Amino acid sequence: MLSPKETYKDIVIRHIYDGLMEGRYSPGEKVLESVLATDLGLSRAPVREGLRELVSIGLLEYRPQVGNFVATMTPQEIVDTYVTRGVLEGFASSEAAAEMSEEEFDLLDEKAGRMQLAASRNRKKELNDLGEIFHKSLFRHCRNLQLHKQAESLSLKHHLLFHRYWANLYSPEEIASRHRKIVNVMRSKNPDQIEKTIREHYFITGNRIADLARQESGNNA
Amino acid sequence: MLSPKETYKDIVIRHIYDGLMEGRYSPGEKVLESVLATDLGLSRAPVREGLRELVSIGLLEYRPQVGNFVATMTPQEIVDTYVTRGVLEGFASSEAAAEMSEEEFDLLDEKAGRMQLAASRNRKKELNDLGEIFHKSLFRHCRNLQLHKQAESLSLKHHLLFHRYWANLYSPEEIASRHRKIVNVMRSKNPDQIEKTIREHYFITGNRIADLARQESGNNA
DNA sequence: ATCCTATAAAATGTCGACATTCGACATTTG
DNA sequence: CAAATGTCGAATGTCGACATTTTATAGGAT
Repeated sequence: MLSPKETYKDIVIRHIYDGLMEGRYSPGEKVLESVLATDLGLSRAPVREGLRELVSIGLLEYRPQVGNFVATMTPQEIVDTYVTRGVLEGFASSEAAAEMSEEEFDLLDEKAGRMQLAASRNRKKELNDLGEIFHKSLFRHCRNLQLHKQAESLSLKHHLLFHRYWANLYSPEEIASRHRKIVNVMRSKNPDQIEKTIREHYFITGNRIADLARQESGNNA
Repeated sequence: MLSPKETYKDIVIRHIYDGLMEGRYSPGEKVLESVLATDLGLSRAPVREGLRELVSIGLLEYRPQVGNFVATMTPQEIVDTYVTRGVLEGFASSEAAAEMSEEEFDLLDEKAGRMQLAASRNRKKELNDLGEIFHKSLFRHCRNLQLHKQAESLSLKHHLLFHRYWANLYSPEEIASRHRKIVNVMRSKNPDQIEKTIREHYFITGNRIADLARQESGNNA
């Protein structure tokens, strides 16, 4: 990730994103332009720019003449985003598999092992980053940059969800087995099977996270 | 399309979009904030807002500290957007088919006929609009709103491409037969076949348009 | 007591001006 | 003559203030 010059807008984006990670912002909460401006020592102009970009990413929702709000995701919407990601990355991976060598598949298996290790040691950030690297490696060789862009937007949202619910999501062993299963089907280079497997992976993950979100909202009510 | 109140930002967006349609903007051309502001009788603030939204849609490209440019699409990128759209809409349609009745399939067939008629009479706008309605009807019953949003962004770009190249794309008869073929596979309610057929449809269309774009750029050089 | 209305406070939308950065042209140097 | 450097103009980035809309509040009527 190269940023030639971090502009004020980027500071705003990072500030909100970190705040979302740390839970300083709650879903549905309103984000005031003026308080952000004073907090960061800026004027409202660059703040607005940053907020608009966060809206386009999908982390905020914007209502004209009213303001910006932290995006709320219903359990169903959570499942939908994972299903959509499965469709996109499943296809991208099926195309990428044809270009990949055995050595690269071995590296993926190794990454799965490192994920298991990170999970067993409760290293959240490391696990989250490894997961992103793993999945990106699956379709890195897909030449369709459109697909990459569309998938990346979803990946960002899921990064936040994973950060919140990872503890009760998968056991370390399950993480390894699930991801090794994906590597195995990639080795087969059978497009239909690859798509099917990756779609299933995201479908299950999405439903589990949706359940965890349901539990949480149930306890709060 | 309901707009509670058309704000200045929307005027900017429509102005650029119409300009793209009419060919008043060429790919790669720079879009000056100040000239837009004076042309439309606004200040630069709402102009910037509109430009940012067009960037997020993908109709403009933005280079920090430099400016906004009309998005350029290489033939390969054109194919990629159509392939991606095929993947998304193919899946969405396969899910929607299960919910659809025979009457709705009949209506789709009728729409295919109207598209043939519009094409034979050289009614470009009508054909373009009918095509959008047809394809949206295919997956209207898919409950995954994520998919709808992602597909819509691509649909907008393709609307522009179609507007430019439709004349040499398909004969009226081919339009009807191609779309009726899609309806037929929808009737079967076989998810895999539906996905395969729709992906193929967009793949072929994307490649034809890419060829037309290649010819054009070849003549210009 | 509840609902409606008018008023006031606050947040977003818009504006014009200044600061900073980029690109092009002219100048200098090897 | 080519390449590097310095300068100047123009466009973007940012700012503070004003206008408009929304939201909250207080008052009065039913």
